[in-house]
Amino acid sequence: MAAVSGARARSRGAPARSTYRHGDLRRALLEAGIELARTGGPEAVVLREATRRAGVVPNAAYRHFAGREDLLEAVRAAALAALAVAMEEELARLRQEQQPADHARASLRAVGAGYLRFALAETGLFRTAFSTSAAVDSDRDPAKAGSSGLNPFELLGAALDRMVAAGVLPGERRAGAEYLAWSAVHGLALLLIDGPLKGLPKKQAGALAQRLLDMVEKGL
Amino acid sequence: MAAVSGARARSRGAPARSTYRHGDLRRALLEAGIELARTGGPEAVVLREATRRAGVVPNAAYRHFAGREDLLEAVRAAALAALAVAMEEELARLRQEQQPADHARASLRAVGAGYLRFALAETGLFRTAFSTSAAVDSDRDPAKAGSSGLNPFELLGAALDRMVAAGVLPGERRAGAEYLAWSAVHGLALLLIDGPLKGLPKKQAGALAQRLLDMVEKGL
DNA sequence: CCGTATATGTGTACACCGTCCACAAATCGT
DNA sequence: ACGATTTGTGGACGGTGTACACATATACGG
Repeated sequence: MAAVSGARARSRGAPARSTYRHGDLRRALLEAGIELARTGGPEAVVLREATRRAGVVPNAAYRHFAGREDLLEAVRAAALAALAVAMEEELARLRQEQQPADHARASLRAVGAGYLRFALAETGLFRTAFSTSAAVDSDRDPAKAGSSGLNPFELLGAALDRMVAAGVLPGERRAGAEYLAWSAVHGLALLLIDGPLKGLPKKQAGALAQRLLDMVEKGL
Repeated sequence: MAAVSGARARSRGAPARSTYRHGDLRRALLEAGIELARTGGPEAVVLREATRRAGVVPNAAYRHFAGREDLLEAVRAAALAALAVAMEEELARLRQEQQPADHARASLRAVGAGYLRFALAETGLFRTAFSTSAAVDSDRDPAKAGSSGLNPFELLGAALDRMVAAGVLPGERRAGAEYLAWSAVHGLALLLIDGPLKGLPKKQAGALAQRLLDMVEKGL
């Protein structure tokens, strides 16, 4: 009999559940997974540890997720949503009073800046968001979206649309432009977080980011 | 006693070594690791499997590598070297007879094209090369270089130098330019191999790559 | 040429992981 | 009220990385 086990099996978290049922295990597992991803990236989200933190036996997870990969997929969606929120915050900071053309250009920069800020501030989640990835474009799952209902890819697309509308980007260059912009920003993010630019002082990283956004704006 | 075990323990490879000593175990493990990385990426290079393929007991690996991570690091170096070779091949294909300015621009495109070609053709090795990565720039380890003795980062730098010398790139924009170009190309590579652009037909991928290189050339 | 030091491979063992199966307990629907 | 269904438990299996003690082949000094 595991009479006392319920009181002992938890290293941390999970306030000594008294009921046999957990109540909201799926959410608890997901949140534990997010926390693991936040501090250790995708490889740190390990099923047994998540159940431990939820105060539950490993197999209980299988009632809510098909397996580790399925849990990780849910964590990925949450990470994507958090990224979208970071981008929205940057967009919200924009002043409205400027010319449409300037505003459109500023939107694109804000999207890129939010992306990079998130990558540097929440490295574990960022790496998780793109760890294997099913298609992020053409995926209308609201679990991957921010408060505007748009996922990161769609936020970028909207900024580019604004640039076309404002006449800053020729319409014939619009198609596929998100992939060019995304490539540049995503690549820089990776170089900064665990590539050769890892640990670059924040000031220099910011300057490099501005130059990169210049390049995108000019070269698009 | 494990008298017969030597004849049975191998699933494949390793031609039934008769000598107690292996002879060149370090190389055998490294090559097994490279093969694993080639077909399955970094997470597929598992120590026990490498020893199995070398026809040796798991612990034998510890005489040559500090542990799994150390083996993986060696595989990473080999992957980087293979990438450098792919870039060199693309450079060698360049015709010499053109104007210095055109040649310099073509060099940069060749470097980018080689990078992307390798990423698509040897996805597992490419992902391994950048799986965690110690600094690739300022790392003169010849194990990471191609036949010219330059590692991928240095090959890119050389192309940019040629552009400055040919007057195609203003000198004041030279500093840090490798990071901008690298970001764009690296980002596109990732989008193509396991991002939202995964499985894009080769023709379209090539077209997108050309547009990206245009952007870099124009925006640098 | 022999005997010992050193390098290299073996055996056994441990803790951890993901996952499968059978079972127990709580809740739900009728 | 009571059976069906959901949810959590217990125990097991095969896989992993790695530590420790041991065996064996080669290298080297006399």
